[in-house]
Amino acid sequence: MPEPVGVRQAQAERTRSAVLAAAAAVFVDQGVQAPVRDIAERAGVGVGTIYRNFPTRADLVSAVYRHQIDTCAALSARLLEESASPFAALTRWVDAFVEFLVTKHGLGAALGSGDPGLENLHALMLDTLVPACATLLDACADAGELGADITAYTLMRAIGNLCITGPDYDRDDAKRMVATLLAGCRSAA
Amino acid sequence: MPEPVGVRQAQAERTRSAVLAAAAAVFVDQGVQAPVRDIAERAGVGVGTIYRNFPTRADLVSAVYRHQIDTCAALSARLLEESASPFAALTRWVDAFVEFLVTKHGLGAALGSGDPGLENLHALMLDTLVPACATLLDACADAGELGADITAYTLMRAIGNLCITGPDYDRDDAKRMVATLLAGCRSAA
Amino acid sequence: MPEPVGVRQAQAERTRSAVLAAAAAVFVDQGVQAPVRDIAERAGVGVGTIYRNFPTRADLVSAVYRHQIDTCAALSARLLEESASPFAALTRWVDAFVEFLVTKHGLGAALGSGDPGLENLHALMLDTLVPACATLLDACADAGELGADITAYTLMRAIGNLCITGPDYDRDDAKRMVATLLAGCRSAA
Amino acid sequence: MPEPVGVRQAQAERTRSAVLAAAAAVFVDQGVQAPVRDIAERAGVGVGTIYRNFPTRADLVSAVYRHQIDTCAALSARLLEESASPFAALTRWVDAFVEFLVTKHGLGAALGSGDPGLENLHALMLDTLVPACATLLDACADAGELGADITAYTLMRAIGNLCITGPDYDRDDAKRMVATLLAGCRSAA
DNA sequence: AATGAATGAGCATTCATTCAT
DNA sequence: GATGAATGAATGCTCATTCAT
Repeated sequence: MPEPVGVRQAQAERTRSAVLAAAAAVFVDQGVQAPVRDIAERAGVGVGTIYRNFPTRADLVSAVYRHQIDTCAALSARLLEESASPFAALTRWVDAFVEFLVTKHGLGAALGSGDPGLENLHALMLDTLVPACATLLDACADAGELGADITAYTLMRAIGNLCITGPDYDRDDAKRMVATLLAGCRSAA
Repeated sequence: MPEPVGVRQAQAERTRSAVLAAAAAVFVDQGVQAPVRDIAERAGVGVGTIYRNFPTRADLVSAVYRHQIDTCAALSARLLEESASPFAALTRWVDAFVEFLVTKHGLGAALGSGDPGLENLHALMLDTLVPACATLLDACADAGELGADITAYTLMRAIGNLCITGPDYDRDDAKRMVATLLAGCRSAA
Repeated sequence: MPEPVGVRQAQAERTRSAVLAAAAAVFVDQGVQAPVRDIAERAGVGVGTIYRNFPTRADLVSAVYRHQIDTCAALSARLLEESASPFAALTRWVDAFVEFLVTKHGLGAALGSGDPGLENLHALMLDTLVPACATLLDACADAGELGADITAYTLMRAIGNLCITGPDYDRDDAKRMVATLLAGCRSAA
Repeated sequence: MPEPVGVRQAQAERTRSAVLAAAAAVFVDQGVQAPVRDIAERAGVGVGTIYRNFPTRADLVSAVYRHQIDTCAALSARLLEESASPFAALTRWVDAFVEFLVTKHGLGAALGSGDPGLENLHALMLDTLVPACATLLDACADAGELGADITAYTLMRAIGNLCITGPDYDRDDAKRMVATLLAGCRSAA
């Protein structure tokens, strides 16, 4: 048995991945408040395993979305280079952010809920997306395309809220309202 | 005994008011999904009394907010007369709507939740506020102050979402974002 | 005011009758375990009135069926005279008893439930119908048409049980089974 | 740890058995509609455990009686071989069925209640006992010992009803009445 | 006598969380 | 590390019963 620990670690990692995949799927179906048991069942593991890997629900939610959040955050730099203007970059970045939110049923609502159990997720967004967004906003402000009175956090929170969809307010409505909000930001310049 | 029935009715009305007051207070603390028991306890009545007066939770939530909703709806006509322009009227009306929402912790979230148990409340908003808002939007469109592609319902839903406040996104933030959204609507003209 | 008390008594009697009529109707629809409020509502009185007139549910159930029970009891003597044989009289009397039971949804089940709250009803049946049935049984025994080992109470209880109908065991089934039981009684002669 | 899973399964099985035993005991005392809490308390488990093992009340009731029902059903074939005549076999089988019923307080009433929550139990009886009884009835009919107009279901329902015992109508009464009913069936031949 | 508002015990059911194996 | 059986607090809701008017 050359590397028994490594084998075990690999197995543990696989378990962790299975849980994340299952959680992501269940979150789409039932929202981030889905029963833990449903996730465990879908992942083919026991509920205890979920609690071991993700002590709180926020840990799980954060982990599920971390990759996408990181990708989204990294996008800002590239868009700033590629786009004709800072505001164009901001617009495209927001599009990506909205696309992320509206495909996660209940995520917007979860972020807006103020649920103390979701602090980690909140912190994650704060630490990665807010700086990315701030960079774009600063660039816009420097270019005179945007008033300076809007913080990245507030804007993202507002966008998150606008992406809380429902039966009579769907993804397209959300996207349109976010676009309108951005237009409002620009007109303040 | 001149009006024995009147006495009883008066007592019942007082009870009903106590329940409404308690519910309003509890809703602020815990949101509209607060346990019925908590409301009953705060009102100093049994749970049965709550169910007698308000068979469903939506009945209670609707009753708690009906007066303010009606007042808000009635405001639109007056503002349209008094204001310098339709858009100014819309702005002031939205201010009042926002003021209503941000003082009701969790109401925005409740409206956005799509909870089937809150259909009545949803319907109440639809029936009274949406027409009021639509009147203002039409006037704005006629005056060329607004693009015609935004429905009253979508706008109100978006405003409702923007008013979901939290620890780092307070009433002032919400008001600012709503104002920005309105600015965006105008710029579409 | 010659007879103010009489007037009041008459009114009280009318109320009592209204409750009885309503209870009878509700019992047919929902069975004898129907909520008190439903009966009160149908009678157009307050629940307190029901409790005043019929302190226990059994009081109400008994009162509702007393008339029919008395009629049924009185029938035995007449049938004994009119019928060709004591057993023929018994058969016809049982038919009447069954007819009474199967039209009262849930009455058979109530009688068989052993519910201590229905003691009064039980006693009423015991005091009026059992003697009537016993008379018939005795006559049959004297005529050699029946074995002597069946008591009136047991027979009636059995008949009552056989009349507990349901989705796949309807009135006709009940009647057939009662007839078969009687045939069994006779064959024991 | 040779069979860690087996240990857990064994423990779970013991819990399940404890619940079944407790339920059987409580059913005797209070009938099959007894509160779940009472069963849980008697079994020394939490209510959740009951729901885990028996999601619906009918599942629990069915499980409690399944073994005896199966045994009873299997009995018919053997009796048919061993008995002198089909009717003798039927008689002995019915004796066994009655013995089963009268020791389960409230089971007869439950079967007769038409309670939609007990459909499973109803179906269990239908699927196992009715065919067993039908076999016996057919044999009797072929032997000319019985009229053909009685279905197995109706007969068993009637027997079930006759076995609803109470303070003044005990097991012996029930047995006697069932015997009488059978005698009536035979006399129809 | 009649009313019916109010009470609250009682029950079913869900689900987050723990912990022995 | 993984399991999942067990727990029980939490909550919605019903309805018999009381009692002030």
